[in-house]
Amino acid sequence: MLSERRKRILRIVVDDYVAEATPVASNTIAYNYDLKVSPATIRNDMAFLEEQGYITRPHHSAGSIPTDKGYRYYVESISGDIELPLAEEYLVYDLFQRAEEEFEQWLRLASAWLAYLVKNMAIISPVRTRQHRLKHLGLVALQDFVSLLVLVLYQAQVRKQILSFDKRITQDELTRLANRLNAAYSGMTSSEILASKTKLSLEEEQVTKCLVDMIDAEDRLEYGKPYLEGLCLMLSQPEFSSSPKMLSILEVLEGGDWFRHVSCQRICEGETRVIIGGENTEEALQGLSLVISQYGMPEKGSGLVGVLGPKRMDYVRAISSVNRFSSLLSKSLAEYI
Amino acid sequence: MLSERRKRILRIVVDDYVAEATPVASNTIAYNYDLKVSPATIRNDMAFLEEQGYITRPHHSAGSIPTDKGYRYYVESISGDIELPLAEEYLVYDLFQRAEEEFEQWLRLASAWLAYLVKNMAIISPVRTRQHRLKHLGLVALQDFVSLLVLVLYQAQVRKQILSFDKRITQDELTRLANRLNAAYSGMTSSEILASKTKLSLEEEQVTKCLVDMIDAEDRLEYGKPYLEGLCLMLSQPEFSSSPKMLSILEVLEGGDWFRHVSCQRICEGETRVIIGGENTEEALQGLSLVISQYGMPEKGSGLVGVLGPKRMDYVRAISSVNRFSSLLSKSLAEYI
DNA sequence: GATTAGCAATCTAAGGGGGCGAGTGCCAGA
DNA sequence: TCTGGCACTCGCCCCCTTAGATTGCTAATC
Repeated sequence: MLSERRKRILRIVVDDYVAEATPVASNTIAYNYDLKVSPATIRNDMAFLEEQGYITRPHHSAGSIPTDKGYRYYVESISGDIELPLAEEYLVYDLFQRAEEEFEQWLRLASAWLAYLVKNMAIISPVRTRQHRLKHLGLVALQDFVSLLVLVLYQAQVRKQILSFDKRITQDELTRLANRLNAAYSGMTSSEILASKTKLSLEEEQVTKCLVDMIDAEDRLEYGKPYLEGLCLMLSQPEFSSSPKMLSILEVLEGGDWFRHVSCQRICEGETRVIIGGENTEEALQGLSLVISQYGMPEKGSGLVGVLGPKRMDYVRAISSVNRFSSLLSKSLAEYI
Repeated sequence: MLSERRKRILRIVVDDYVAEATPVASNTIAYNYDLKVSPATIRNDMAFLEEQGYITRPHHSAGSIPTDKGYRYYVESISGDIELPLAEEYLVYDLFQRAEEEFEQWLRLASAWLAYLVKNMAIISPVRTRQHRLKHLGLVALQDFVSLLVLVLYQAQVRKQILSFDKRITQDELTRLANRLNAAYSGMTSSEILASKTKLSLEEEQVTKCLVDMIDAEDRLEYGKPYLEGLCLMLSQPEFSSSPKMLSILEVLEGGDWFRHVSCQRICEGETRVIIGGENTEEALQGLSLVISQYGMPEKGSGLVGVLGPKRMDYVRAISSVNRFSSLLSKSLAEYI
């Protein structure tokens, strides 16, 4: 258990290091923050914090920087009083007043804003639904044997697939076929469609198989390719100032595997999780911190919203922004459809 | 007009610099290439080439590197004998044998391969059509007043739009409405739809307006967001080894404006254009070279395929790869639908 | 007139040494 | 328990030197 002063010093070290990106010296603390003790005392406390693993130093005669443990302690200790500054609260609120034609377009815009606010990379994944239901299907003749199957799912998601029949089918026949299947399947999940299967014609059979496969594929889908904005903002931070570091981050992000790892973290609704440095399961991200939250509702569909940046990140701002975006995204998702 | 030997030296300078990324010395040329003259003679020729602006030197006592003019001369001079190495020809051919469900997915794959082949960034834009024709439209009730309009255009492109009506409409009514409009508009361009307009009900009017707007928007669309692959491959090149350079390139690419400039270059079918350094209209790209070509056919739809990399790029390989991909993409586009 | 050999001149990159400043660790004293 | 003082450590910067690479020039040669 840390004494109050030591807690305060740890907090100052994190705050100062986040702001200045240079190791924090005992003198700096003594002169800039009103601790009412001399630098020597602060040095003693810092020696203790170092011994306990909360801070470390890049070399012998340098100031302190927080360790992962130090950041973790900091994040836990601030979790009470996290509020977005009022001015930014309005900015975000304004953004969410804008009507966009497509929810997807809207997520892109939101991610750009989030990135701008936190000066790091923003991640917003599109909405994923667990059990898709068929709203409507359409069949369009493309060529003699080839048709296009268009599915409309709940949440206004549209999917298409090309389909070849063994015989020539006219658009009229396709329309009748689609009408029959719509009447039979509308509102069903893929398993319900399978269960309801009665005697079907060869073509009905074929379309049904295809649409069940498509819905299944949607259900199985993990969170989709996320909107990433603010890559340059993040890479402008001094921690990436050497080009090999920059390149290694780019390689990770270009791959896309990292996001699968991130989305494996089961995050509950309403919770905003902070993953600091080495706490990342994905090795390549262990120099970075991630603030991530879920938006939406499990039944209707949900997505991830988060911020990725160096460990030296303004956690208060990041957490408050992610919180805000998460709750507003949930709200608009509910209103949207 | 350059003498044969000077041409040869210029070509050696380009080849060697492309391969080694270090300035080329007269000694290197004399010893590694069988020119049958002494380094001193080569020096004289190089002095001439420098005077004429084909090569330059980073500092007084350094070897030569090609200027934009030198690269340009080189590219013009090789344009006869550009062939993809046989082994890679097979690789590419194999790739194009793979059936993919969606043409878009397929373009992504192709761009990854192209990037891998040229060890630089590959750019492939989705197909753009000038005059879209309506194949089919569907209307799906989402809520009491809100419907989803789904358009299927020729080339199996699917677009959706949310639509609010002033009165409550059932799915049955929507289906009948869609059937009437399909009968009236199928196969038409937006202007033909506008011209054919007869007496319409309020709802028909509203849907027509919306779909004309959507088709118009498609027609007006420039080349869509391109598939970019191989960013890291490009940035691994020594020309981007300093992080500010890397960052400035990233900033350009993240913006997306650069591609609008690129696509303004009116590129004819069958032609592969090489844009070297300062020849780029977009200032931010003036350190880079672009090899770009059009695939598809103007009537049916076309897209761009290209390679972006440092000026010091293997132009033979880049041009031959882009050529190959362009013609194969054209072929598969024609077959696809 | 073209080519060559030789040599001085020029410039970069790398390595070493010294001084400076920042910051700590520790000790004795309050 | 805290503080002032002081020695010690270490990274950083600057300058100098040296080694190496490469050219430019000139005079000689083919």
